[in-house]
Amino acid sequence: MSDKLIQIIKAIGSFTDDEIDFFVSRLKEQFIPKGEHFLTEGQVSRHLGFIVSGIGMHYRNYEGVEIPTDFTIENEWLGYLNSFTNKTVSDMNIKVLEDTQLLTLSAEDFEKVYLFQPKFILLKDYYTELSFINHTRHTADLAMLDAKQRYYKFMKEKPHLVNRVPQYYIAAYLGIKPQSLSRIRK
Amino acid sequence: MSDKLIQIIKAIGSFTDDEIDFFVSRLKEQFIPKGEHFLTEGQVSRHLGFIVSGIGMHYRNYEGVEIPTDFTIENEWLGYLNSFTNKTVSDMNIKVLEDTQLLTLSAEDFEKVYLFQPKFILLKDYYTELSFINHTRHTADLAMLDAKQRYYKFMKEKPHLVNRVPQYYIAAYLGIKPQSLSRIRK
DNA sequence: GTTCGTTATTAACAAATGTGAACGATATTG
DNA sequence: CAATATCGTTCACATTTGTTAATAACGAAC
Repeated sequence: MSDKLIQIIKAIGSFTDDEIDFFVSRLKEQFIPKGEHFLTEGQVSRHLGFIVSGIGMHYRNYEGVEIPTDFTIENEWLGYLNSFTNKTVSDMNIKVLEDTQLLTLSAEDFEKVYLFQPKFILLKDYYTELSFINHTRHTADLAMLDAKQRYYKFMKEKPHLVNRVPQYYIAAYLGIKPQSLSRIRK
Repeated sequence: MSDKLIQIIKAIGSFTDDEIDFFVSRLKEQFIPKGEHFLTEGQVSRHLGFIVSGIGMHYRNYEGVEIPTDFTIENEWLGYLNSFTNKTVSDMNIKVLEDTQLLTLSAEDFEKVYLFQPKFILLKDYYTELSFINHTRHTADLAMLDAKQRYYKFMKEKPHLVNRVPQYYIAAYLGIKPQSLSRIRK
């Protein structure tokens, strides 16, 4: 179940088998049914989750409207690293769009992992940067492209999401109305 | 010159006077004339700069068009923390919109500061989170609001930028054409 | 102060996107 | 399986935003 995870960790930094065992042994399985939240705004994020199966959505609750900022699938980490790292109250929400199976790591266990081998901070920094870059790219797309171009780019870059994420969430992610997205698709 | 900086550092974490002296003594003065770059994409960011006077702009070069993602003024830090922290090649640019006076800290000196007192990592984490939150808010604005609402919000939240940043950059930041911004202002 | 390049404004028109409402399709529940 | 709610599509029309081009305002350099 954690094979793929191990492979990914090894790709990010050079860790010994012992170090990886130490990390993996701290993971716990968690199941989240479709539609339920992994993190709700106002909470402090105390866990990260590696997605074994399923799909998660980060979103900002904007005057009652859910604006997705990120979609996360199998073999990616689900979580809000800023809140997790700094123990700050989250201003974001994370919920799953399908029944989702996770391998979770608690903040306390990450501390232990980090004390055992400080190099593991690399993982956090790597994902923090990745997330930041993805966000600023998406922001530039919203500022620069029209609705049609945004949707084409979405289809091209995230084809695996087109049929897994409800259209009204894709529309909200792209900053357009569902009706306009329908028109573009036609 | 660094009074305000010291005050800000103290507000973020509890540091002793000795620790703050150690930090501040590593700062160097740097002047950047209007229009020049502090960081260019393709480079690794080796310095952070605390703005004593002037104004900086982070932007993404999008097929030749400059899309601002952030404006930074006096008493704020100028820099791309991801690239600085992880020594990765930057995909962002930073330039100044006015003659700008900085207090800079090199990556090597930050290492020294951090080894002297690991608590200083708090500063990095604090600013990383702040920057991320600002970005996702802006992204949600772009996805959710129309041009007029975006400009009103910009005026309300960043009145100090309205007359310091050229309109065509404000327009690009808000994802609208300069002509449309003129129309809205009228 | 004049000149020149840059930035901001204005207008008419074209194109894109939003709105509201109706209908169909699909999924969920009992 | 039927009933119900949710989601996706379509259309006509309103509104917003982009486009092109001309002009005005501004600022920097001489």
